Amino acid sequence: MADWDLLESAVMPELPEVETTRRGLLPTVVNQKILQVTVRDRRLRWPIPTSLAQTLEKRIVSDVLRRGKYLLWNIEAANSGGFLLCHLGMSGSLFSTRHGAPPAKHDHVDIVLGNKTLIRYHDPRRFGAMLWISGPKPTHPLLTSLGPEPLGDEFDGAHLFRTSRGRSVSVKEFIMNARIVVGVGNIYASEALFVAGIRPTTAAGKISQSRYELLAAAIQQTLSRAIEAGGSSLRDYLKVDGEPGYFQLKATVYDRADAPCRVCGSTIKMIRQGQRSSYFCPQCQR
DNA sequence: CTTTGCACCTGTTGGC
DNA sequence: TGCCAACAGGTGCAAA
Repeated sequence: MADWDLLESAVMPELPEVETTRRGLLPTVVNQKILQVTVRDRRLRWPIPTSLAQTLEKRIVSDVLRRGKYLLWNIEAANSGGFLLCHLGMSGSLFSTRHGAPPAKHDHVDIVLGNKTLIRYHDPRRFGAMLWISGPKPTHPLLTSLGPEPLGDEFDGAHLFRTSRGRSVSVKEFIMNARIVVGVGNIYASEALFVAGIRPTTAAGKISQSRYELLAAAIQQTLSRAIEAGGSSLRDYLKVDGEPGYFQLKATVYDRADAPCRVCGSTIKMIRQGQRSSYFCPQCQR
């Protein structure tokens, strides 16, 4: 069994989970032919195109890319290839299983490969997406206005400073805006703001460049550590039956309302921002 | 243009 | 035990 079979339990994806899924997928799917695609339920965020199965079948997967939380399977074809765009939404997962394994509830899509593995898409809430992009480059309306990758060269404190001038929105909602930077979800937004010592309610436009340098570094550190933890927890999981699949490092503030701050002992506060929960330490974050 | 709140959907949790 | 409201890690969209 490959380590990444255990991704079945890695639901509720933020960027580190999507990247870990991509890395798990790569050795299993690259250079494999897609033999058969079965769609049991098309009703995702947008309907899965009725032609998707036929489009994919008999074609070769040449690569799997990631843009933000979108996975892009590069599909070869003699005439014109394209990309299978996958988003895991709030509850989606992609995992490999034995060819012929009976589908469970919410197992919406199966992709059978030439090496006899079965890649299965599972998504109880159906907020995810599975769409086809035709052509040599992954261009799609959903991808056009996305901001830079947080772990790429174009993202830094100067970018956050520049794009935030004159904006009154809170810094927490600002960094969760995919037009500003992709891949910062609700957990890592709270965690990164704690690391940077910035209160989530501060107006984005009132934060100095030097504090944004700290925040950009905190975002990168938080996400890359979680990606590293993803790889290791998959191995650890082999030994821990029944452990929850979410492999995030122990949260410093997220979901710790009323608990003591691990740094100063103050009581962690929970507030609502944009219909989402935010957590912060009123002592460490000013 | 920005900001705000709703919408999509199922499953789990906590209070009564 | 049951019931019901609130909430869950995402993000496009419409309205203001």
